[in-house]
Amino acid sequence: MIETAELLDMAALEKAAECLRTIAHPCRLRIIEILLTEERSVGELAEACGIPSHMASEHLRLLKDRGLLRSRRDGRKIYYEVAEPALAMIMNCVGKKFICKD
Amino acid sequence: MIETAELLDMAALEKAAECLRTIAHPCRLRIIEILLTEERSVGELAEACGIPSHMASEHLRLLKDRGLLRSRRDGRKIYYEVAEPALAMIMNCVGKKFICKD
DNA sequence: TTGACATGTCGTTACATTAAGATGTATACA
DNA sequence: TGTATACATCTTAATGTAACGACATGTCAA
Repeated sequence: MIETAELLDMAALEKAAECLRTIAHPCRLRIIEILLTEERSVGELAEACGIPSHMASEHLRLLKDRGLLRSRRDGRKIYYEVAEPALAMIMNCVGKKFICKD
Repeated sequence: MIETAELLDMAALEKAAECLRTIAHPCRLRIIEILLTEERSVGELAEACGIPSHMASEHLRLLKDRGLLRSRRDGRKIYYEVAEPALAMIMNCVGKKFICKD
């Protein structure tokens, strides 16, 4: 018999799962990796991912909607940066191949 | 201009994204949380998640196929345990609400 | 104001994931 | 044997997600 009272409640796990799903895309991981260094415009991120900018825009919207990124406009360009420090920890796991070393 | 040579290559990000997607489900997160303490049978895990055992079996298969868990049979029961130590780091992020604090 | 540029949104299509019930397989024990 | 238990697999339907082209919005600069 497992004592579920001592575990994270399902509502919290639901939210965590949603965030993990949000970052679980190769382009979004690359975007996060880049933004952990410094802020970048949509066009720069799109080029680094090899995708059209309107698709980068879509990925950025998803990340921003979850509070993981924030943006600011400067003239015609919009710059995104990391809003959630925990992303550094996650990317640390990814980068060090702690997850899915082959 | 972003120097992509210094970034994780897209193939690695692809694999990382796949693993993150695999754990990004509330039931699977709970299963991992439990198994990080000690091995458990399918039935115990199903009950702790509040799902029928054939669904737990499916979640466990996904996690096992990615090398995140392994199993052993003991009589009629099959016990699962964590095979990927990095899961502890990920669950640490989740548990401390580093991700998705509300 | 007009045109070019940077980004965002919409609608469609294809594909993946999830849940659930039914059925199949392996083991223990009477 | 046969029956119950414990898991696993298959099928189907519902839902979610990704990629894409077309179009819309907002900004600058001539």
